[in-house]
Amino acid sequence: MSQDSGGVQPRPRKERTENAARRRGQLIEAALRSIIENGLPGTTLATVAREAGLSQGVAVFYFQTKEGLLAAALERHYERYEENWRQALDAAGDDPAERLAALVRADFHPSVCSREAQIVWHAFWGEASSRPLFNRIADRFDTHRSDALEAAAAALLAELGRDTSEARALGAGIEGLTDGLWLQIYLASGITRPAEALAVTFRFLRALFPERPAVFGAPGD
Amino acid sequence: MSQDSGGVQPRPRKERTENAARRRGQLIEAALRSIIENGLPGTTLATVAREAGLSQGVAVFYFQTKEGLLAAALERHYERYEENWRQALDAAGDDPAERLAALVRADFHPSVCSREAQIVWHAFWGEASSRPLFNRIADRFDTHRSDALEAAAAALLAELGRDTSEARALGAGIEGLTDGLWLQIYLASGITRPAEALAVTFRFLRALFPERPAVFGAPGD
DNA sequence: GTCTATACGGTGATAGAC
DNA sequence: GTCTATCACCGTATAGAC
Repeated sequence: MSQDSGGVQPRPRKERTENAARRRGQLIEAALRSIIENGLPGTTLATVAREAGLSQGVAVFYFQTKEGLLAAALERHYERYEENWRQALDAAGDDPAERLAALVRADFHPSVCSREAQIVWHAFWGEASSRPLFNRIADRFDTHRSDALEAAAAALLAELGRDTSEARALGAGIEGLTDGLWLQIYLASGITRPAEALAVTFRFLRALFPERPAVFGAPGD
Repeated sequence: MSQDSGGVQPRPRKERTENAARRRGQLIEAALRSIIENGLPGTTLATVAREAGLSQGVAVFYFQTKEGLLAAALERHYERYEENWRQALDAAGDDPAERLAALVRADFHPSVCSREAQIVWHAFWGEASSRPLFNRIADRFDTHRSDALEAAAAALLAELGRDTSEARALGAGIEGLTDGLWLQIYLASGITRPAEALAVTFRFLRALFPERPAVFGAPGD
């Protein structure tokens, strides 16, 4: 109310921030593509700018440092991942076993499990030890997902009248299993197809929860 | 017989190659230490030379390229790993379940599972997609271990009178599980202690092989 | 064999025109 | 906001003395 004077501004604030968001997104996507093509150490401000069809200058204008740009790219990758499993969880209904199965199935969805996506995961993880910023980002998102997995496992154990104190260990194990199969897909050693990896994971889940074999039945048959 | 002329050479051939092997080893260890301290992209010929107490020139003299030196370091890391699980397998005797347990236990032995060792694993894996040489080395050694794991699983299944065609899937799953727990230890998210990771893995093995609960009993109790 | 000195290209980040 | 031009630095690999 105090600023109702003057006419329409030629460049309202909203439009500026929208442009900024657009450019940031453009650069982040370019960074992800560059990582897939050139690896993380092979990704430079030059490769990102070329991939984005922009100059090197705009990259530093919007992200100040290369590390900031890469961190934003990692966050974007994790956000996609999280959106994927959250949607799967929402669609799964209330049955704990179905929720657990949905979380596992989501991990082998092409959008997060493709070879391209795997390259990005492992590139960032590989540098996490020498770049604390990457490690913090990974840790934050990994916690969300671990909590969801543990909650689903705990609900299932409770439903079955079993010891719920096992939930954390089982959740960690299931997450380990899917991550390890991701590694095999990434390195193209052992299991190489997502569908096969999902079948193996379900085989383990049937052993862990023999009371509910149908929910973790062999998929795709 | 054609070269029996002349006296004793001041520098016999064997001594030269021994010196070469010594220097190579010295540089390889220095490279591994540098990777642990500075990460793989942060490892340069300068950091390796400093760590080895040698000049930068000798590194290229013995390995020609930086990539060659790093590849040798990766091979060394895998050789240690392989030696570790082969010894465990030899000591395990003939019982298939014991052999399987020994392979798993070996994976969480400090020498291959320490945080330092994990940094090396994930640093190389992270670059495997952009460096085919690294990928080939990893693939070669991973195959040895997969085969051993699958063989142990197959023997156990046969002993129990179960379907041996499952051996490959179970082997891949067990390997995935241990690798995924390695990742958690490395990222310090979820399971962080090797002993805990081993307990989780054994919990899964008890579910998969309920006929032999004692062999995969909770360790360290 | 081992060293120092150096060539040469590419890196992240800055400066300043438009 | 976006660009080009440029800086200072550091990377690998080579050359050549010892």
